[in-house]
Amino acid sequence: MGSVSSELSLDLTPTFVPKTIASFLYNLSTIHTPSHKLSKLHDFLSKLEQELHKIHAFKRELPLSMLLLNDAILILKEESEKCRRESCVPVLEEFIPLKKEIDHSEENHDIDRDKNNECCRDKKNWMSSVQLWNTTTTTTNTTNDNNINNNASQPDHKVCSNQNKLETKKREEEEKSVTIAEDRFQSCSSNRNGGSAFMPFSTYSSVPVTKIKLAAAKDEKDETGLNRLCFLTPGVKSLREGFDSRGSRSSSSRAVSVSSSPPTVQTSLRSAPVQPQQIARKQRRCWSPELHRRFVNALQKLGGSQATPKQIRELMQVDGLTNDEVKSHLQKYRLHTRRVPAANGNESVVVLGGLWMSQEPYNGSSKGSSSASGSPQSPLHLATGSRGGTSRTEGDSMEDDDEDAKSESYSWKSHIHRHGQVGV
DNA sequence: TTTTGAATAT
DNA sequence: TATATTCAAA
Repeated sequence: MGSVSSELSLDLTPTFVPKTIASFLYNLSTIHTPSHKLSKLHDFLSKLEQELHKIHAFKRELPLSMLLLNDAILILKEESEKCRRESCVPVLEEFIPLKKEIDHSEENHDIDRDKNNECCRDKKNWMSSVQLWNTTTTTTNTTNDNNINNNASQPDHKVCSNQNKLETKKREEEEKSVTIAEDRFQSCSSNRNGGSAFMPFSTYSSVPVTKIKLAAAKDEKDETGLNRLCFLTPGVKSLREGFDSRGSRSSSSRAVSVSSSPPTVQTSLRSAPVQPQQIARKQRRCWSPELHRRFVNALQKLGGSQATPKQIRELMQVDGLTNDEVKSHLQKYRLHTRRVPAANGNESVVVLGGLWMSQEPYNGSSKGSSSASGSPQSPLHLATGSRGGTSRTEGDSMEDDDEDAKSESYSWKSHIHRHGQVGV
């Protein structure tokens, strides 16, 4: 509290701020009282130094500002030294912190270190407000998106940032080994934002909520989900538990997720405040022709569109493929296959079945497929007699033959096209 | 509780 | 457009 008020008083003090150092010096020269002169000088000097402290953390982003400030400080210090020599007023010593004396005898870059000693508290206070956005630049969430599978390096950053924050806090209270803290702070910050000083706050919590939900729901089938869980910060973890305990996706769960977003004042320290609803999306599953071929194959075996995503997935035996992905693809598939019927009425049946028609008499509508219900296995012996018995996996050599024969039909577009053309 | 299909979002 | 996510229902 006290510190704040003092800070405020510093900031609010109505003081003369010259446009340039030159003008300041000129004004100074008009003052004939040495003590007055000196006090003015030091007043301005201290302001400059404060400024320097403030931007010190950003010295990488504001190198020129640093340069200018250092320059100005140097000049003023010289001036002040000159002034002091002229006046030789010992009284002033009382007002001038000893540090200054030492300062001006030393080199410019040493200023920083001294400053750290004397004002680290102030700086940290100031920085604490900056950290709101500065530290949150920590994890580059985008990369998280990109490589969901191997994001080993990610958590490091995060841990680092958290640690850093905690450490900063500690230091703030204990005021010890300042320089070390400073180094750390700098190195971390430089690591973090590696160039871009200010990044969106939203990147802070890199833990995608949906992932969590997914992992929870999926019973850790998903290893990526598992990995993710390991790296959760406690706070977020507890959030996850909230999800877990609920399980269902009913509106209540939503409510919880929303309620977590408003910042809790008590824990306003650091991480808690913002839970960005912005969540990392799952990496897009690319349905390569091969994948689609398997999909269609599975669909065949299951007797067409009556097949459920789960069945299809199991039949496809593709590593890492999820039900959701299959479901999504199936949805698209159905959409495509259903689009034609509108064009040519009952022919749709033929067109629809086109995929399987060659092997199987298929009369029902795609959905109803009354025949299919009775004969999910019929396509098996027809399409791939040998395969039906052995329940072969994908490596089949004969599959290639099949593939060649009906490669066209694996693309719904093509087979639709073929029949559709005739119909229209 | 899990799975599904449709709707919606990205 | 293609895929992901959400939602409600089975």
